[in-house]
Amino acid sequence: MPSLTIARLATTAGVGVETVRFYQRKGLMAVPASSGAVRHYDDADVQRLRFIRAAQRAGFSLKEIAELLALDASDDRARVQALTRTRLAALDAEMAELAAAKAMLAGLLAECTSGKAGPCPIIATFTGKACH
Amino acid sequence: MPSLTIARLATTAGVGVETVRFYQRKGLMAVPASSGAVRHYDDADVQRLRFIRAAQRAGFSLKEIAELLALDASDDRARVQALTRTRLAALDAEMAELAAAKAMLAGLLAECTSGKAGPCPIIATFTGKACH
DNA sequence: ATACGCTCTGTACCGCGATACGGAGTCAAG
DNA sequence: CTTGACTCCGTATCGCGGTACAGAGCGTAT
Repeated sequence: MPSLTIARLATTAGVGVETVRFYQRKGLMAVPASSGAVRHYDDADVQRLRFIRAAQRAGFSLKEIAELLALDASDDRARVQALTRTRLAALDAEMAELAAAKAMLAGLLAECTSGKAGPCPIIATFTGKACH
Repeated sequence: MPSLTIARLATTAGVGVETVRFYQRKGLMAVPASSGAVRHYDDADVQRLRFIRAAQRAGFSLKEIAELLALDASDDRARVQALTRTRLAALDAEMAELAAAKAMLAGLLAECTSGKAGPCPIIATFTGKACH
């Protein structure tokens, strides 16, 4: 049975030691009740950390991840799907915002670099009142 | 000459009074040295607040906005363009991340709702080690 | 002239996700 | 049996973008 110290657990999962403790404090991970003063971790803990990182990459907050982890045990697919749909909607909204920002900046940059006279169009846009 | 109190300035620009003061503390806005105890603001301040909000919508941080505001005076288009290009690159990176997350979640959601047996694919993906 | 509402100043706090640090304990190798 | 690396625990700090609140001052309508 692979028994890891917290440092080995952390590096295996690609996070910092302090981050592991932080997750423990947040209730995302249990603190193993190992005999003796030094705790020992195993593959399940590595998996759990990887779960957290993977879910984070999908945009879930730590709070949502806590719920997903609880759901992992209780097999409530409807709830998981609801969380996922909410996250997808949020992702769509964020992407739309980013796309709008990108389109605006790209246009302004082109305009600004095309060397016309007058005030910088980028600055002018932020300054102007009618910036849609 | 339109002379606004801080509350009218704030509501005109669509922010909170505390936010105006916060921006003043951050150096994004000057504190007007008006005679008497109560400060008075004008259209230039409204414009400045709108500038900040517009630049924020484009994804700039308050720090970057401070530089843009400084550049507004000093007309250094090259620097403005550099900041804009950096921001565009960051936007691209963020969009790519969001797109990846979205694709993953959308796929998993479809798989999960299509009612197969076994463990929930969404949970399984976060749990599994080979999550690309 | 006084009551009410707004302003000013300073400081504290929020949520988020970590990160740092001090002091004490523990464990294994040399 | 000492040294050095690591652990544990608690608390503090960071960066970001605000938000809140207390206590004092000001200014205007009645």
